[in-house]
Amino acid sequence: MDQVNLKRLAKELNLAVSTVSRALSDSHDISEETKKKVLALARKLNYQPNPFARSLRNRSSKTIAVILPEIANNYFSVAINGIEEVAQANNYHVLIYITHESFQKEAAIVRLLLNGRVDGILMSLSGGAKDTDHLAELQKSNIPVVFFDRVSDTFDTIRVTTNNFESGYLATTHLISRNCQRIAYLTFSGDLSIEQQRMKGYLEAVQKHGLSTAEDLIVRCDTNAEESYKKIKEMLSRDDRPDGVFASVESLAIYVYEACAELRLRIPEDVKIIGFSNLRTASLLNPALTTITQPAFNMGREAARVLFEVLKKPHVRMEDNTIVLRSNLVERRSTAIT
Amino acid sequence: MDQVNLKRLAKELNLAVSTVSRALSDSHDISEETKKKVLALARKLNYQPNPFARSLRNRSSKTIAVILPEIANNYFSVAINGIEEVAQANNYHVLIYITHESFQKEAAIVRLLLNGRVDGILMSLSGGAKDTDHLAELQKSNIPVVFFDRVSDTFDTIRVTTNNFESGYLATTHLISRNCQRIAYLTFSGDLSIEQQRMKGYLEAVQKHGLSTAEDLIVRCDTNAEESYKKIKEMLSRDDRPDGVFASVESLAIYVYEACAELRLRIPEDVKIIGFSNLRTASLLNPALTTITQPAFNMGREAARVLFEVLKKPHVRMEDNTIVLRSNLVERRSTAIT
DNA sequence: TTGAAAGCGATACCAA
DNA sequence: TTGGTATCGCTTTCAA
Repeated sequence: MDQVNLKRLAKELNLAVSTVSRALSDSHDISEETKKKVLALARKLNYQPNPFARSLRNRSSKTIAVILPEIANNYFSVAINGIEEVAQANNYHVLIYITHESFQKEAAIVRLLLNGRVDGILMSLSGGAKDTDHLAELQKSNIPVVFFDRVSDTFDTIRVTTNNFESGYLATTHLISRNCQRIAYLTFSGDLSIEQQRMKGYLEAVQKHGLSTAEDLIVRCDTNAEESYKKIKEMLSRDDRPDGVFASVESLAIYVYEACAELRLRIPEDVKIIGFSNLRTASLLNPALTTITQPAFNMGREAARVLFEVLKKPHVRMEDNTIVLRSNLVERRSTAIT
Repeated sequence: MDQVNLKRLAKELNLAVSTVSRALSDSHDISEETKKKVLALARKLNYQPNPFARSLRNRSSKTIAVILPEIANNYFSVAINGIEEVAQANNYHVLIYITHESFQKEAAIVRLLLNGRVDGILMSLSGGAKDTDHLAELQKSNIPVVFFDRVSDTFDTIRVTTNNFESGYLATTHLISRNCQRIAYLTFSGDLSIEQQRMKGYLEAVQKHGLSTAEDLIVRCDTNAEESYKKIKEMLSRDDRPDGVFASVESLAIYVYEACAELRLRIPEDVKIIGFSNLRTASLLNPALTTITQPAFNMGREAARVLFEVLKKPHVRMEDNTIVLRSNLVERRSTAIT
C-alpha cells in the first residue's frame, strides 16, 4: 500500500509539493480554491504528516520526557495525570522512563535524551544518587529541565516542590501534641534534598520540645523492600521502641502497619503513625492513617505548565525558579489520643 | 554551538560521511584503524545520532505507545512497570497516553499514531466505547497492536487477558459459600468484553445456586465518581439491600467501603465484599478486603514481550493469539463468616 | 499565487 | 576499503 505523503497529494492534484505543504499549513499566499481542494483530498486519503520528517526539519520533537524513580505509587501516577493533561492540551507527546531508584539507569536515560529526542524534560530524582555528571551534561545541552518533588539543590533549574521542611516540622509536632515522647523517623537513603528538608523539620521539632534525637530513632531504608521491612520491624521490637513513627515516604508507612500487625502492636494505642502519603485508601486503613498529603496532580500540572512556558519562549530566564506548593496534614485515627 | 553530526565528524577526520556512518555501525568493510579513529572522535565529541533522521530513513521509530483508560490505579501503574522493563531491555522508548475513559480521546489518540510515530501499540480499551472505527483504522495501518486486560472481542489482534469468566464465577461462589443470599454486582458501563465475561461468571454462579438475579442487584456505574458513589449508597440503603457485594472494578470496592462507613453497615457482619483489585493496601483496610488480584506486572510484561516478538518478525502471524493469565482469589476478613 | 530546489541527518547503493 | 550520491518526507527560500 502506498504511503500518503505530500508527494502523493501533489501528484494527484497536479500541484507542487510546496504548494500542498503551504495549503495544509493554511498559508496566506495560497488561494482559497486550492486550499479547499488540498484539504479535501488530504482528508479523503487520511493524510498524516510524517512526524520524523517534521522533527528533522523543524528541530522540534513535540515530545517531552518524564523521568521517575517509580510509578506504582499513587503520588507519581497522579502527578503523571497532571502532566499528561497539560501535554495533551499542548499537542505534545509524553515519553515515560522509570529509573527504579537506580542512579545508573537515571544517567543512562538522561544520556538517551541529549540528542534532541525530546524538547524538554520533567524529572524527579532517584534516591541515593551521588554522582551528578549526567545532570551537568543535561544542563549544557540546552534542553530545558523542570524538577518536581525530588528536586536537585545543586543545579540551577526550575523546581516544583512542596514545603518539605514545614511539613516535617508539622508532622512531628502533631505527634508530640498527641503525647508521643520517642519519635522515630523513617527515610530512604537520606541523600535527596527533600529528605533532608523533611528531616530538618523533624529534628527541629524534636529538639525544640526537648525530646530524644538518638540516632537509633532514625531508620534509613535502602531501596531493598525486604531489608527495609526488617529494619523497621527490628526497631519496633526493641524494648525502647518508639511511641510515635513519622514515615517520610509512603511505602514505609505501609511497612510500619505490616510490622505492627506482625508484632501485635496496636495503632494508635502502642504506636502512633503519621506518614507522607497520597494513598487513595489512607482513610480506609485499619486504623485510618494520618497523612501529610502532597498535591500530586497540581505538582504535575504546574511542572508541565512551567516547562511549556519555557518551551514557548526559550530566551526568557525564569527569575523566581522554585515553585512551592503546600502539603496538607489530614488527621486520622492512627494518631488519635487513647 | 555546532551540532555534532556525521558531517562534522567526517570533516574533522577527512573522511566521507558514509565511511563514518559505516565505521560507527561496525560494518565489516571498514578497516580497524579508521573504526578506531572514528569511534575515538565520536566519543570525544559525545556524538549522538539524530533519532529523527534515523527514523525517517529506516521507517522505524524505536518507540511504542501505551494507551490506557487511567493511570492512578495500581493495576495500570504496575502493568506499565512490566511494559517499561521489556521496552528498556529492547532499547525502545515508551509513549504514554491516557484516555480518561473517554471514547473520543481514545479515537483521537489512535489517529495520532497512524502516521508511523510508533512501531507498535499496547492498549487497554476505555469503557463505554461503542464506535470502533478507530480500531478498524488501526488494523488497516499495519501497526501491530496488542490489547491487554481490557481487550476487544471484535478485532482480531493479539490479546493478553485473565480468566475473567472463571474469576467472576469464583468470586461469586466464594460469597455464596460465606452464606450470602442476595449478591450485588457492581460494574462500569458493562460494554467492555471483560466486564461481560466477569458478569457471566457472576450470573452463572448465582443461577446455579438458585439465588436472585434481580436487575436491581446489578449496579452499572458510569465514569462519574459522584454518581457512582450515590448509586452504590442508594442500593445499600434499601430495605432489601444485598448481604454480599461483588465489585468487578477496583475503585467500586472503595466506594462500597466508604458507603458502608457512612451508613454504619458493618463489614463483614452486615455486608460481605469481594473485589477485583490490585490495591497494595488491600490487606491493611478496615477490614482487610478479599480480592481477585490480577497479575498486573506479568500482564504488562507479557503484552510487551509479544509485541516485540511481532515487531521482530512482522511476517509471522500469531496463531494462538490470546494469552490468558490467571488471577488469584485472596481471602481476607471482608468475606469472613460471622 | 505557484513551482523548483536546497537542506535537515542518517543510511545504503553503486562505483572506484 | 572508501567516496559520492540518492533518498526518507517535510519546510522554506528564492524565482517565476
